[in-house]
Amino acid sequence: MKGKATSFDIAHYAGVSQSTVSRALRGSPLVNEETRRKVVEVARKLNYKVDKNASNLRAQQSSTLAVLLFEDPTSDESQINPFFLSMLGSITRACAKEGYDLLVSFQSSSNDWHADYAESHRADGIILLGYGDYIDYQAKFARLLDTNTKFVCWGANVDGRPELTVSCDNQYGGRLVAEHFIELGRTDCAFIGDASHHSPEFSARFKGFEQRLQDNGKHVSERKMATAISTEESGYQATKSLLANNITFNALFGASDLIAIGAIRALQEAGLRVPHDVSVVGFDDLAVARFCTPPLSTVQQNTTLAGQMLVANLLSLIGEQEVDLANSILPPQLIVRQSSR
Amino acid sequence: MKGKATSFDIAHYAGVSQSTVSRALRGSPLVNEETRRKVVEVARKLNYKVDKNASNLRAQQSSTLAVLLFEDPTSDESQINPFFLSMLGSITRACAKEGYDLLVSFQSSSNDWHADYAESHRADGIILLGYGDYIDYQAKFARLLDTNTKFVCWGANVDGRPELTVSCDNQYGGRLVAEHFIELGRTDCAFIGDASHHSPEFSARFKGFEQRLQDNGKHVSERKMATAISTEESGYQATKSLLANNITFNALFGASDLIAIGAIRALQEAGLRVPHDVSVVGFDDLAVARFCTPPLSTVQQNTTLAGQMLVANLLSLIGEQEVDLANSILPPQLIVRQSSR
DNA sequence: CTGAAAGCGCTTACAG
DNA sequence: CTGAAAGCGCTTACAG
Repeated sequence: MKGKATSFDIAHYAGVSQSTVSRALRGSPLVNEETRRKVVEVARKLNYKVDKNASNLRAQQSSTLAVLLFEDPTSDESQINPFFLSMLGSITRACAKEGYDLLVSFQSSSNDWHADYAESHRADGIILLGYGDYIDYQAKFARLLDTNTKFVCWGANVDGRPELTVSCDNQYGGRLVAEHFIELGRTDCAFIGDASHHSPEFSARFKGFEQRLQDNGKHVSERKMATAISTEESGYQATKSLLANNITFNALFGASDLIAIGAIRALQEAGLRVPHDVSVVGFDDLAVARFCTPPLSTVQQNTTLAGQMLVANLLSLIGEQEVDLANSILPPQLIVRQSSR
Repeated sequence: MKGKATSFDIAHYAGVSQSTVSRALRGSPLVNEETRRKVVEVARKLNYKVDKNASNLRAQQSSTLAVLLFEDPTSDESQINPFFLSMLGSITRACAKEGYDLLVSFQSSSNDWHADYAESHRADGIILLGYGDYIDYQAKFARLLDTNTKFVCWGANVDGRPELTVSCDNQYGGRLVAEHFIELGRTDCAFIGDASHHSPEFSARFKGFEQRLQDNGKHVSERKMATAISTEESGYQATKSLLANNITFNALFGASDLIAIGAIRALQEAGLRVPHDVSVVGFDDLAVARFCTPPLSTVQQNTTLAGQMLVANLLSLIGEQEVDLANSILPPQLIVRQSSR
């Protein structure tokens, strides 16, 4: 036999028809147990593997999901936010468990937008990940909905379609941070992030934070807020600009760990001690958080669970089944380390 | 039109044959420029996308690569070594640039070994990544070679097939660390890692380290070596065991950054100051290295270049072309931070 | 339970 | 430069 074995080769050697080979290998209940055993053995001997291109073409499905990782266009190319890498890990695992393959793609600019993973039948559905600009997202969502592509999205809401989103309860996470600062007696707070509608996750975190402070008769002065994207450098610069304007505060909430880490660097360079002069809390609980100086207090998002929910919900969507909405908003958890007290 | 448009639909509306549509869309030089324009326009209007399953089946190739990430079975499931995540990022980018899709899979146990990505025509070639056990690897290599699967491997050599490997010059990296310690006057060295043939990368690092010390009339006493896999916890435990036996040293080389970070924790817990009492150097230059306490000196591997070379070499293999051997061993670079002096 | 046959949507000789 | 036709390797009605 030259080249790879086909189902016809197996049929030949097993003394059955090609249709029976196909049924036997796919576990059809129609096939006699004896026959199946024979087929499976021949297949193993000839090292036969079903050609996925052929079966996918015929069955009109791909048993493949695609994950698109949007990178903030303003962040530098080389460093992907570890948070999403961690999500990627758990998504990969969840896919494997469900028998799906996973295509991965980074979307750095808007022009190489790969909605066509689905349209070209390479994937049955798409998972969207990233701290992108929310406004940009809406156009992409429209395109996906338009082509009837199955997709789920991390973090950002699709108008009127809650079943398409899995997210952390960002607002509750923000409340936890405020509560922590209140307990510490540190209510002169700064916020570094982007509380605008461009970043729905960051602004939800801010909203919860601000609300909890207001419950306590406090609030974040607009002067003590600085915009940053989710990078160490951006957090550093934003904090520096605050300090350069002689803005003072005794607590700082970074909308992500990378931002908080950059903020700590800016504070320390300015001669301020963390947590003695300023308590700092981040958001994400990256692996680095434990190893910072000082170790960073933060709000942990459960990426394992998040990945599992994204995959589970996407498969529900593909299978036209009910999505588990109740578990699609994941509760975050405050982790107190040495950067706040 | 119901469902997705096919090339026949495009042919119909463009007033040409289906073969011409296929040629036009694939950029065949055979087709008239005028005709092509017409076809392309109709295709765009109908939102037509070539069905990858069909074209792959027919053309007998998939324009897809697969990356298999082997995890050390002894490491805990949730945390993937950030070094490989970073490699994954650069591989993804390199694939996209070459017009290939990327399938990703984590191989945690030996039984879900996905060599069949290639056999089932889902991928044209495979990239192997991970700090696995070298002995285990050999069996996998044999299987891949046996089925004539195209693959490249990071780090581990395939006997007599240098074209299948891309790696960092680990031995040279080890030399750099020894040289650094010698310059600091710290030659009472400990090594934490696995210098056995189970971990060819770690043992190459050790070999270069030891050689350079010997050039200087020194060496690493076997008592001052402790075995560890590439996790923080393992580095911590290994270092603790050394200290528990009252082994002393004034410099420590961790075979990876995670190991070195764990070692620092063990040293600090034992009341030793880094770098005052012990200089510590790691290997990899993870993103965390900069944020450690103290910031970790390390040997940087260029993951961007590594990913590019892996993809480039694999494509050469697939295209039956000469592999660029000269650039397949990447020079590492010593990064001195505060953990050594 | 099994087989013969159609067909998924393309690419690519072959003939003009 | 273009078209008619074969065929990639499967899955799945259809008939028995």
